[in-house]
Amino acid sequence: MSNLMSLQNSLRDALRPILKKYLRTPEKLDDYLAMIKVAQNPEHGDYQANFAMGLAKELGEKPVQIAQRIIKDLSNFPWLDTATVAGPGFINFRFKTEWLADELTSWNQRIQQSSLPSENPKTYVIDYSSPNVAKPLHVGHLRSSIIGAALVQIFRYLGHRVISDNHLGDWGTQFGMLLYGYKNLLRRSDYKKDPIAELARVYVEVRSLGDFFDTFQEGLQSQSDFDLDKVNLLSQLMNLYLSGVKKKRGILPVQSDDVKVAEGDDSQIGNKSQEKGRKGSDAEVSKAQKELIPTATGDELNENEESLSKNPVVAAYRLETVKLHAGDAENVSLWQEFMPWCMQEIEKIYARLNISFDYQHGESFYHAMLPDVVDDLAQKQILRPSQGALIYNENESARVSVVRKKDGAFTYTATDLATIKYRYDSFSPYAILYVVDFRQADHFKNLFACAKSWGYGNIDLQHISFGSVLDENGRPIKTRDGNAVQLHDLLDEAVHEARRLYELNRLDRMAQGEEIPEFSKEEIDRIAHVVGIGAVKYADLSQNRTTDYRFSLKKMLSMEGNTSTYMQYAYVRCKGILRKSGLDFEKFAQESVKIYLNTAEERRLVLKLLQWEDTVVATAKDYSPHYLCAYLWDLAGLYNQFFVHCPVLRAETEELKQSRLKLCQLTAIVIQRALNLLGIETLERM
RNA sequence: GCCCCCGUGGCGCAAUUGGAUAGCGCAAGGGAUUUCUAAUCCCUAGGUUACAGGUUCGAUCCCUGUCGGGGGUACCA
Repeated sequence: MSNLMSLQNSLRDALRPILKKYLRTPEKLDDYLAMIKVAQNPEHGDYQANFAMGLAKELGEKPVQIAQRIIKDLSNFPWLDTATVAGPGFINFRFKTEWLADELTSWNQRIQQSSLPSENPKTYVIDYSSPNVAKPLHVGHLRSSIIGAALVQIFRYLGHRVISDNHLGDWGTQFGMLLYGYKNLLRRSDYKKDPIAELARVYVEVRSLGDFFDTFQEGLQSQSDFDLDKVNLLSQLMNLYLSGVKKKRGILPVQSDDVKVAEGDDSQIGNKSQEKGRKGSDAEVSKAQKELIPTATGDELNENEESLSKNPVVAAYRLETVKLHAGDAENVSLWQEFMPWCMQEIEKIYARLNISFDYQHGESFYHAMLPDVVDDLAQKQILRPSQGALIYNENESARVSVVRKKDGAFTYTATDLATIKYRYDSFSPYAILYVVDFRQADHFKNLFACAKSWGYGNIDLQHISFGSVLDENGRPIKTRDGNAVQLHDLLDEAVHEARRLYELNRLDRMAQGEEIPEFSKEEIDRIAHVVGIGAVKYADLSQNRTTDYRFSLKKMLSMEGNTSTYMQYAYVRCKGILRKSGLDFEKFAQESVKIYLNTAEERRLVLKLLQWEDTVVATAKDYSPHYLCAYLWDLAGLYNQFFVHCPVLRAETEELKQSRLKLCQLTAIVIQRALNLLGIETLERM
């Protein structure tokens, strides 16, 4: 039973007692009631019920007969126009048009409330965005940020308490890489000028160096006649090559500040560069730097011969990470120096995307809690030792998650466990939603199972998984030189393109003798921003989040079809008419107006408007913002049809004009609300 | 090797989780404009839902197998 008033609930409430009467399995009642839904084909009716077939099996009768009996029981419902049986036993419902009109009148108040009444408010922690702060955000972070932010708004609108938390990757290996890079590869003058850019550059270089050795080693291992002679030969060749480079560049010693990257084309080592989102593997590789010989000179590197010979760079930055975690004074102070720079960069993007968080508790926040957490889990034998590490797996054959490494360092699984405990202690949430890339499915499966054994089985832990962001050819998005596309560049591009298209469109309309509103430069900037950013967000949200997503600026800004621009434009049209009517919007919003639904366009529009609450509920239930987008697309399309067929300001009578103005207003309110839930802004004119 | 996800008109995607004749947008072709903002609306064409079986009143959806694509697979996160 829901106290949320909606068309669907009206039907369900009406059918509940009737179904109960026939049902032999009362526990199935809700399943059957769930089979009442919006008609798939409007020609069949407004809503349909598909339960007669299932019921038939249960009762051993013919579905059509059962359906007819149910219809008979419904005959005294005044709001029902027709209920008919079709096909194998579908029941089609059609509401009385006058009743819909009256419903809309009372709905006028409800839709203007800032949130819906919730009969059962719950606490949700939503964990989203969660970038590595050691480097600039790029497209990979977009989906988590946008989907997460939308879910926050949607759950809040439904009356729930939502705690949004950005689980920053601010303590992991990325910082070890940054520290190593800072100590060995930094260009000091550049760092002085622009620390953010220089740290980003250094990060990419360290990554490349590490990958160089991986590739190098793979090459060695693939040689079947791998032997000492070959290694010696390679070493000689390398020295030869290096002395050439040095001569050419007039460099004698190869030292940190002078390390240069030779330009080269390579497509081999850059092929696993999709960011994993949450504290993701920065497997992003810049271009080939095979020519580069590292200057891994730290004495401390000798500690681990094995990993040194495998990959000295990786060994070196791991060591920096270990030192940071162990509280090494220099590294900690450098971490404190880097963090504000990193955060500043990230906050800039959030500001543009209009995304915010209640908390930004990164990995570092939980660091001190890890020993206790892991000890507790070990003591309860939820974790077990294996090969020097402390691991979790559900059973012998299940996948293993390392929680504490053999060198004593904690992994992100340990951090995530501590985070669950912390969130439980602080917020006692009903659910925690992790908006993270699908590739971490295994991790979360293990994490959730482990948390359950640990005693947190009462929290609804959900991995809100989403697919990769790909380019128009279905490949990971990269710049021409093989780097991941940075988010601010991409947003710039979107806004720039929005402006260009606006100008084009404006010239077009002027050529056709249309009257164009004169906008100031600031207003045009605003249009470009709202349209551009909206396009990026909507394109992402309108797609089923579980599938991969092809990022195409051209398509998302085409301004035709199912794009945010289409919705924003429909909104502008609503507002345009209302403005011309001379009515005071706020005052008119409080007025109850008699609604006339004489045309099919008006009726369809109203029916869609009244499905608003059901849509938001369904969206939240499946954590699927694209339901909301589909609704918006329908609504805006129906409004445009209404706009074409039903004159508002020139309606035949004053009453009809008022009625239609009210439809414009309610449509405007719903479009704006829906877009806002998705994190997309609207304009009054464009 | 093992595990997970995906395969739907030329392209990009839906199908509210087992419902009726599989929808929509681009792109293609045709039409509407002395406009309430045409960034719009209407019409046409385009499909054996990768393939082969199975389950049942009914399958894009569930099961088995095959092919193709992506991802994961213990000390990165």
